[in-house]
Amino acid sequence: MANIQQIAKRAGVSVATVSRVLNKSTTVSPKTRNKVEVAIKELNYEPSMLGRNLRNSESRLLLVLLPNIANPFYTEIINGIQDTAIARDYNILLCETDSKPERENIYFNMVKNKLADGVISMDPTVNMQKLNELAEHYPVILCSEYEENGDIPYITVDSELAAYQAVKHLIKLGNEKIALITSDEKYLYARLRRAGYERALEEFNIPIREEWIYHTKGLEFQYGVHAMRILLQQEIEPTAVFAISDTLAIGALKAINMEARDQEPIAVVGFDNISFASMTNPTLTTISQPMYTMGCRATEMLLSRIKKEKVENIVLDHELIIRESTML
Amino acid sequence: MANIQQIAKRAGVSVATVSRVLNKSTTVSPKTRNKVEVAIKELNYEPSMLGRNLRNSESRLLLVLLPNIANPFYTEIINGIQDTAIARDYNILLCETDSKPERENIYFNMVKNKLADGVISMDPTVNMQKLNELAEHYPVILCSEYEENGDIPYITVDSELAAYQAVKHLIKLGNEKIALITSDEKYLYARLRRAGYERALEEFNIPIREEWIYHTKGLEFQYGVHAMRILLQQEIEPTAVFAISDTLAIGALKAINMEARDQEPIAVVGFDNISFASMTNPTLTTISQPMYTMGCRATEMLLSRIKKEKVENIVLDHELIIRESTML
DNA sequence: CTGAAAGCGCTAACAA
DNA sequence: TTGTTAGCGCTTTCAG
Repeated sequence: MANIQQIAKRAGVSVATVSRVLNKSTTVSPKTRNKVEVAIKELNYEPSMLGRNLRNSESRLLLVLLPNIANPFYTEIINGIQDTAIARDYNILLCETDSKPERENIYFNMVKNKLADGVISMDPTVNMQKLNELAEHYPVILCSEYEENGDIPYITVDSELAAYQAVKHLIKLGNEKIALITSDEKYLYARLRRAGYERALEEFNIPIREEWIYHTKGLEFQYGVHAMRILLQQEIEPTAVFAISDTLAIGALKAINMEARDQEPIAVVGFDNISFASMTNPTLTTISQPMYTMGCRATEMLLSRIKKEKVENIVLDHELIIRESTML
Repeated sequence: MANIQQIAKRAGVSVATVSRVLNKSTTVSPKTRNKVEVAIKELNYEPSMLGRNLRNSESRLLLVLLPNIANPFYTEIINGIQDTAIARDYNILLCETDSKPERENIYFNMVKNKLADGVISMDPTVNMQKLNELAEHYPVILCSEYEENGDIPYITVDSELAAYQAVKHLIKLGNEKIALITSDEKYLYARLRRAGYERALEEFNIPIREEWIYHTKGLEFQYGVHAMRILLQQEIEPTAVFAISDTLAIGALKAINMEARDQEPIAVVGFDNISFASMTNPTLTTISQPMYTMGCRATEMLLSRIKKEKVENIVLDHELIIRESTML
């Protein structure tokens, strides 16, 4: 493992010149450049990022915070982040918190310890107070989940509007008994989607019934199954369900299938348009978020922040994707 | 952003002593230690990993190579890797190649450039020649996909045996017309699973029919849908299908559902036991791999290699999970 | 266009 | 138990 000194020696130049060649500086004569390049080849030299990073006091690593990598919602966003980062010579450190505060501390320390140059948080369960403190000194962007009137720049979609449209779609189909499967309302996205649900019902003068609103403990499939089972046991059975995440909606679909009911089918709408959503039976009507784009833009925002530039919050467009689960 | 010098000055000690406190060396008197800790608190000091890493010539980052983060098969393995790495004060760099060789080069360079201390490759599409070259100088472990008689240590399951058992299960159920949905046979796992399929058929004197063996271009759902459509168009329709991945099997299930057939149901077996496999309709019979454990052990192997220790290859146990798709 | 030299922040060998 | 000091590998200023 050669270092820059050895290359300099071999090429008969100074380390400064080798560094200039490495960094594609134009102020090197072709002849010298060639000598250096030959030496690099001969010794199989690979410059150490460790030295470079220390010198430049940057790591060129971006920390991406998410609760759980298993939720397919995140995968497309991550693709966007990754592609954008790589194109700019950065790399990403994917950090799952599993909603555990200890984990969060480890990751925040990585930023403070200069192991990462900035953070994109997609974690609704993050401790916002700590994140705000971190954001006072280090570049931070919120992606998808954000804080209203907070100081951290964010990129998101209009959850309230999307939920409103989803529920309105169910109403237009003739449903009046519409249940909501949502998660803990300590999360902003859950509150907003519930608000959209309620706005649609109110607009059509449909009363809101608490027994049709179920709060899950998580977003995994099985919570959706459980929620739907409970809803199917209500005195008056809903004829349609809006779930605030595709994973929950798919679980609900499963629960409905398992009942082997001979009544009218129950219409289901999800949220996110994960890839499974077109593999279920019936296929799932859902809200599509531009996840890849969201990842790209979030990364651009973060890189701007790292360069101390100002950034504006972004609200991206969504779309209602109508499939079989509301067509039966 | 204070550095170690400033702490030393403030505490009235040398930088060496501060370093000793940071690294929990025992040879520091309680009184001195206290002075240092106070200074650290007062100045809000966070040690820089950049300096430490250069000095120790390590990055404490592990590179995890995979083709595509969207395949849920990888998520549990990644959880295992991540948990084990964090417990040992390492972190992981998740690298998606998207089966693009350029990407691969970028990632391999990260190792050569000391940005990562080692590699766990789960990427069947990786250029094995290049990976072998890398492994001559840097710690590398293969996880899941491996190379027979290669020099790189690996951890995997017995794909041939698992496939054999899966197909035998279909035969025992009375199926003789069993199709295979597999991927490109340039991948070892595909060749092994096909071998297991053929061994089971041969054992029961069932002829192997090439028209019932379909090779997909990828592992995404839609390839499974497409494959099954083709298989359903064969002159003689198979009564059962073994797919070498759950994602393909789920696609096959979808294609079968879409046909709205009134014939006998077609039995389906997948491979991996991804979480979605119990959400499909019918739920999917599949081979369960101990994915989390695989990730943990792979990481332990890699950390051993980084410490220049010898490691043994590992073959983990699998299990056939019987669900509705073979019970109808 | 090139070289000498300082220094990024840290650890560890050696000395006291 | 603590301090002095060299040096990890690189970039960049300044001088030539």
